Amino acid sequence: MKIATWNINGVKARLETVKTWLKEAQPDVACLQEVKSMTEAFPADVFEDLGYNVAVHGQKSFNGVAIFSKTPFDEVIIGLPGNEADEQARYIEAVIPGDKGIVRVASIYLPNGNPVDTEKYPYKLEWMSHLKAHAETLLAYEEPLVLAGDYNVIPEARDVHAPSAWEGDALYRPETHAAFRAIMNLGFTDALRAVNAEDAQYTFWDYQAGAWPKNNGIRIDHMLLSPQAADRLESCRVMRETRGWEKPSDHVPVMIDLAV
DNA sequence: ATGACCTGTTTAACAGGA
Repeated sequence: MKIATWNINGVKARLETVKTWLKEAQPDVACLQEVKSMTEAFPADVFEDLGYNVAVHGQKSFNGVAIFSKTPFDEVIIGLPGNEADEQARYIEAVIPGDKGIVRVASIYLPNGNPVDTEKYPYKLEWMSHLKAHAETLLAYEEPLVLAGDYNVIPEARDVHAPSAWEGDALYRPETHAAFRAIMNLGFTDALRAVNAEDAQYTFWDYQAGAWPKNNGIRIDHMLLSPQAADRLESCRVMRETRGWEKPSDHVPVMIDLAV
């Protein structure tokens, strides 16, 4: 089963780009972030026409996450359990049947956290703490589990073009790294790093200042695998070529193949 | 060149992103 994650930066602006990608890459499951659409306004029919079942957790203007699946969902959970007071649409989870059993998949849009001297940074750390608590619950199910999304976390120096330029940034601060490691240390595998140890495996390039032609990127889109998913991992690829397409998102998809 | 963008919104400048 091919499972992908992609921050599309607006479903309306990216309609043709996402359709092209779905037709070419043929993911069985696609986790999208920053759809920037209310649930009711989401163009689900466009993707249903391509053979997908569509689950959306949207809001007006900003944020918003979705999961597409070729197979009907067994279950959909809207919002991060245990964080019901959160007004921002940043989490959706679904259980999807595969050939050999189910897989549980979440589409996550973790807060950016900048500027760090505002309430945005504690909000990010608090959100990560809620995610950790829920991840711990899910790991106890001992299922193939994929926590996919835009984490807004640069894990290591090899994941950023100019580490010194990111010191103090919410994506790269020690507190951010500590919170991310606390989640990883529950027992997750970073799918990309399970198959590729090279540096510069970027998933985001700013639209500004020629970041893409200069390859000034960062790796912030991740697929975290439970042990039962990691044991079934067959491949993981960053779909870098999509950043060169017409009307690109500033992020590119990451796609895994799981034997489920 | 210390330059350079993109999206959504109460369609004219903002806010937000990373």
